[in-house]
Amino acid sequence: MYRKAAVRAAPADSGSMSGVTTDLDPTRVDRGTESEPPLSRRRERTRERLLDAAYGLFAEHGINGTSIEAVCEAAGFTRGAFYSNFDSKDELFLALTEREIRTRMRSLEVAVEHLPDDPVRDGVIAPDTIAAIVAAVMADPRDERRWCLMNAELELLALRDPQVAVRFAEQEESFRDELADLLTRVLTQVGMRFAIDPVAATRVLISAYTGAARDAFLGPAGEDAVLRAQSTDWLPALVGRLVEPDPAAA
Amino acid sequence: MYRKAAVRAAPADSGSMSGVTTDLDPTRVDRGTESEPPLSRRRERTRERLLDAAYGLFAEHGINGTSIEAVCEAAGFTRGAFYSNFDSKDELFLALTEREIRTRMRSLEVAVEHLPDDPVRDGVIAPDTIAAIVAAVMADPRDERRWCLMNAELELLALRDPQVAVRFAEQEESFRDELADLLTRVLTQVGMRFAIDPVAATRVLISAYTGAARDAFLGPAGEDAVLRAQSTDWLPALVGRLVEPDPAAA
DNA sequence: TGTATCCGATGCGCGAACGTATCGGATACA
DNA sequence: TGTATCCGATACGTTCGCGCATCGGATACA
Repeated sequence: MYRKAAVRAAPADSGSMSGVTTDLDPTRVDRGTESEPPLSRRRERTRERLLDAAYGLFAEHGINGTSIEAVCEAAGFTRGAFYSNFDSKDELFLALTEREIRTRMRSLEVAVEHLPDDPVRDGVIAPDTIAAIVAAVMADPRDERRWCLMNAELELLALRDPQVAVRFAEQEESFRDELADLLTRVLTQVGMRFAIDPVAATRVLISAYTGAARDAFLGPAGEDAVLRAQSTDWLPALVGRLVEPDPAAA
Repeated sequence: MYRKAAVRAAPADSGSMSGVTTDLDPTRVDRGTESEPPLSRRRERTRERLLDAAYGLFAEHGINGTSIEAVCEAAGFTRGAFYSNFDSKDELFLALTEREIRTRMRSLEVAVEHLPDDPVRDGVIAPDTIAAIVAAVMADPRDERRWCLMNAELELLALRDPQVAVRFAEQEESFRDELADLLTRVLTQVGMRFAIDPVAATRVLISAYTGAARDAFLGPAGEDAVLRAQSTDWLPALVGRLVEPDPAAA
């Protein structure tokens, strides 16, 4: 259990550090209705730094291939800091993926709000638009390769551990549903609709995009953009087959 | 280097290594034009047993999560046997995946030869037929869950190591091409064709099937069949969108 | 059946990583 | 300014897995 009640053996020093005044308490990160005691500033920053470091290392070497010590070193801490903040490597990983997925979901919500402002009027261009949206939403703006690896790692973990499987499945489902909504809305705006169940179609698109991204990253690094462009090339064609004119359109 | 030239600390015997008169010549598994010295019977069986054991363990706990010792124990050997047969865990894993992929390819070839005997005459039924073929070919007849996990593990490895990436990409490509051929042939028989590039369409189908299988295995074990059936449900619909009547058909 | 030659078993030392128990400095509040 | 509290650093002992060097039993041929 991290954050154990500090039962200390009262040292003799008592050196008082006038220190740099406040930094902590008043600025508690009050998280509305979070159950656990709110984290102090300091604490939250070290957590963040540990998570950042873990992101790179987990992506590059896998969960099992990364030692806790390596994470701490990369973050500029020692193991003591880690065990003070997390119970185990697994918990660290889950916290990390949750943070990343939250980011992803937020970008999707942003897309929902902002994209409809640009109504595409030509039905023919719809497939490319849809493909572009899928690509834009799926792609981690900052670091797609890492995201791809982390996701694969998470999938693997979920496939083995029923506990994380349910969480993973829920996340995927809500993401998928939201994306399906967005795409349906965009299609409606251009007088089209999915020719099959929208969620199923979204599922297909996600699978296709993910697979294409993976293939792209299998090639030599550096040509990522090029390869991905090529691989992504056939996505519009696929979208073209998944949509059809909406008879209910004006 | 496994199989090192037995440079034993030349004991007092000084028995002149009478040339390398080979020990198990007659039973050599002569593999036509394989480069390396053919393996003896005994050796090949222990290799096989090690691979079998590794299959289960790698699938369940991952490559990094599995110790060489665990593999040896599961196979009924000790580490000595392992190091006599393989250089490293990675090499073991690659040998394993190659064996499995060879199996998969063989089943695909069998499908190529045997399926055309059953010409489906009704065009409407084609989608289900295609979906069934995809499912039949993709599925490991014996142990689909394990295959799913192993494949994910292999992907991850390929994403990180350019060396295995090229091998992986080649394997995937040849598999995909062959499957595309098969599907195209079947479609032709029923007077249909892919509406988009056949290879692209096959790519989509593989992605979709793989994704569906993964989702199925995320649910509680035991209901595999049920869940998979549900998940697979929308595959025919997808196929229906990917094919169209062939104008060149009689 | 004898025997040279593999092949896998066994034993050992080493290093990495883990988890805990404890310490010292920094922080917030009186 | 004094002081209680928290947080991260440090220092252990332990366990695990690795890889090598060596040995004994099995195997195929003469």
